[in-house]
Amino acid sequence: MGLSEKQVQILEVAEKLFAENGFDGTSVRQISKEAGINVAMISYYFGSKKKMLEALLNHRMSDFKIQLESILLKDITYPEKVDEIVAFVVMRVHKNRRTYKIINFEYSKNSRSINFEKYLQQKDENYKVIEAFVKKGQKEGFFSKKVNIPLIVPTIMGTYFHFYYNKKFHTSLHKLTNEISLDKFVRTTLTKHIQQTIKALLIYAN
Amino acid sequence: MGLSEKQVQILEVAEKLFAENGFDGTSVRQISKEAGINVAMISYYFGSKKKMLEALLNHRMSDFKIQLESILLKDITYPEKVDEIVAFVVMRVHKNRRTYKIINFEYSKNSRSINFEKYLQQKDENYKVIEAFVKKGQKEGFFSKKVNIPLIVPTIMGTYFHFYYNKKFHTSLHKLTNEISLDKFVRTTLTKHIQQTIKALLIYAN
DNA sequence: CACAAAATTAAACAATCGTTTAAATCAAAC
DNA sequence: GTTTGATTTAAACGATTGTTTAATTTTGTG
Repeated sequence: MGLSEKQVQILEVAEKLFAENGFDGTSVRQISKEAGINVAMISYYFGSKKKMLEALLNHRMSDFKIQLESILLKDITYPEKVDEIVAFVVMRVHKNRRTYKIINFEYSKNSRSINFEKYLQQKDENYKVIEAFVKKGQKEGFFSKKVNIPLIVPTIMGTYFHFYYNKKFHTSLHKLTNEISLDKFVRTTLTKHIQQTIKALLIYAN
Repeated sequence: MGLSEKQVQILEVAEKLFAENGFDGTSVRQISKEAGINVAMISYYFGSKKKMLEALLNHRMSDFKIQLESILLKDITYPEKVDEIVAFVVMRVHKNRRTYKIINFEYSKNSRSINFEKYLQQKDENYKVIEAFVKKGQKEGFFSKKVNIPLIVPTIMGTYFHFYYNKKFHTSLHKLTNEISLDKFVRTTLTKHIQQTIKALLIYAN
């Protein structure tokens, strides 16, 4: 699974184009042109277009070690832990938004036989950490017991992505001009909104 | 903009295939085959593949009259109104999930020149109704003033879609087998989760 | 039935798709 | 300098893409 520098550089171009135009909307010739290589190099390096996508997914998912657990070990209050977890998840999906966008679309298909094992494994690990955290908080009386735990992460990530997919709409609503102010908006306003939401849900759900 | 029965039937096939395989992942020959018509009929009826998508979007968005306002006029408490609004929005996006999926992917592109006017107009109308409702509730002291109003709808719709896009993951987690139990899950469990979330946020946000 | 308009068809169009081939270039080892 | 293997190239492959053409069938009207 070791990727050469050149392969990583090609994958970054592919990631950008796949996220922008979709997997089917991107041709291998586009990728090769933008990456400054010959078309045949894609088959040479990855085998096929499909296998190139799988290489990208595995490459991006492999960085995702569970830093969550280190947050949970900190000596801070439960609301503070929620804040840190939300901020961590939001920044992580924001950083890898392009790959997640590709996953969202390809994984929701029935047909295509792309290998999503790494993605699902990571999803499973993350869920289990969150579940343990919430149940502990419930047992200690800090969190409401009426919360649907498996739907907490979808609310965090879903809010981010629905904002991201309608970015053009929201940038005009919030008067965000360039990419930098969008980054800042995510880091501050959007993160804060999700933190408020999840804290209110966990503590006051009825 | 009046569509014949045959045109509507073709659009329904196209909607299903576009949502399943993407716009670029679906060929006009697939659509024509599944709809039992000749390929040339698509150009004949709609002009082009792209214009067919636009016809679909306009067709689906035109049903979306603002039933929200009738909810707001009811003589019920604020939390009850939130419940009804959430249930209404969730059922609406669930019913039109295929079209929304296509929109999410196509609208988030920079390149393609598809007309999203009807979608954006509807989005704008809905936002203004929600905004007025929340501000009224804030003025009357029922809702927290620390809520980011433009991000409420993304939380509602985002939670639904992140669940929907990872449907395969969640159906195994919740042990949902067929399409019917998924429908039921959306109508009951998922709706309830989002209602809890939005109520907690609006009332207790800090 | 006759006529005109609408609907439908098979076939062809050029363009593009992902992939393969075989030759050419490069780099490293001896 | 020669050899060996990896890298890179241009060209070609057949298949499929969206769209158009021109002929045919169907439909409705007088």
